[in-house]
Amino acid sequence: MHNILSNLRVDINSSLYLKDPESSQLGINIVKSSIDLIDANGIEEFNFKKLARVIGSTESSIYRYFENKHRLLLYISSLYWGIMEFQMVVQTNNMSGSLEKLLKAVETLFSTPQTKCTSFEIEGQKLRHILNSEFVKAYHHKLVDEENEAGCFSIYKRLVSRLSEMIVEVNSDYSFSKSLASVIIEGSLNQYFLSEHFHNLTDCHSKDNLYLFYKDLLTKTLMS
Amino acid sequence: MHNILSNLRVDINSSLYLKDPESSQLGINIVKSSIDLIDANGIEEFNFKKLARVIGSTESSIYRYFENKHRLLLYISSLYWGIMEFQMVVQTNNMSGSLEKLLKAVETLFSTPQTKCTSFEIEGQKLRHILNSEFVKAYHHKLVDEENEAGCFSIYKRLVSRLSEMIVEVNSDYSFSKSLASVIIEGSLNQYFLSEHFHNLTDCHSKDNLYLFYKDLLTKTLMS
DNA sequence: CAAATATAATAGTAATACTATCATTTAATA
DNA sequence: TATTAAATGATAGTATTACTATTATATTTG
Repeated sequence: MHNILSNLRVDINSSLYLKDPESSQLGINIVKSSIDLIDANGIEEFNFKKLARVIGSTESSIYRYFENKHRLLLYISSLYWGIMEFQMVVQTNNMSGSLEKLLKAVETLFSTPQTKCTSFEIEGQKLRHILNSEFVKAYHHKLVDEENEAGCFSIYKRLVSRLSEMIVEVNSDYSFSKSLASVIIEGSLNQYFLSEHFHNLTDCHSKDNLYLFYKDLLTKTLMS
Repeated sequence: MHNILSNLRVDINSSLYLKDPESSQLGINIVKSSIDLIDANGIEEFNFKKLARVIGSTESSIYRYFENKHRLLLYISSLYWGIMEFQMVVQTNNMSGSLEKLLKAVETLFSTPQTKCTSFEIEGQKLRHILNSEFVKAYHHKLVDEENEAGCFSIYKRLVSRLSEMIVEVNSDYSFSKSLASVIIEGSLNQYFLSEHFHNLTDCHSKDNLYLFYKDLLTKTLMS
């Protein structure tokens, strides 16, 4: 794996866009305002017509950047996971104890994304909120296999792999490192969603509680 | 001879339909064929026009049973969770050891739903496949709060509560029984989905492996 | 300045997700 | 059996969505 510390730019797979939104002010406006709109009203209510109105542009111009709103959601998702991966690597870099390293990695998963390392001025809380509510729709999609093939999920998959490797470092005899990693990353979104909409289906109503839940789970599962 | 299972009526919240589909042959055809179609092509490709064509009826007739395809998906989901709840209760009934009981409950979560005990002739595998791919869309939805209020998720929530209670029975000091229960039930769908579409993000490619993963997780988390 | 490129303005299309109306068939009941 | 009510079918229509196409006008670059 290449060292992402050297370049602060989240490198997003070019299959996700038609024209790189970071290459122009219009592109930046598209991404920035789409995050505002999707955060506010969800992906179902969102469309390019509304977005065009907000940024003072037109549908046809937006379509030159993104094939459709689904691809734009995949782009936003990759941005999120890229930031989380970056934070995770920075935070755990040079840590010696494998368990401490894993727990620190998990802790960063529950923290707000630091969007300063992108070209966009985005509020991290909005980005997280979108992922909590909409990411499952990004991959529970009829084209998931061909999009996966095209690399649309590469950052996400790399993050799961990183976490899985950290689990192996803690306990090389453990047989389910990938499943455990995906459960945790999935939970880093879903438990927030449950807290918001199905309050009684989770005990974790804060970042801190979430961390305690998974810390307990990981420690017992891997160390006993 | 009548099996107790043949008397099962999954009691589905009436807010999910306009006219009870179990009350007529047309209603039964709607549910049965919608499961075939959604299983085959996913909820996005599915609509009432196509369904009407398949069952030899009309859009307007279908709209008399279900407000829209989203509500129909909620109905199908409730059917699934109702069957799973029933199986779980039957399988764990009269078991004495709390851990064994919990593990048996979890094992049934990964088994195929026994649909013979409903009014519909449904293939359980299709039902499971739909839930694996589409259930997240049923609750990551703009109307989730009002639908939740109306009782559209009551069976699902009751199932999570039951599992949570079994966890408490095993270890009353454990602080995260609800979160753990929701993680497991969520995983009972998502790990199957990962196996199908993101093969490398899970270690569990069979029912048996899935059970071993969660058995290990539960035993260590609650017993150490 | 000319040429290339990006964006805007406008129009149009096919499909979707419904709603409305009325005719007809089927079932319930008196 | 006749009458009525309920269920279903046939047909049409609407607003919205998710695009595509075309041409005009800026803006950038060589």
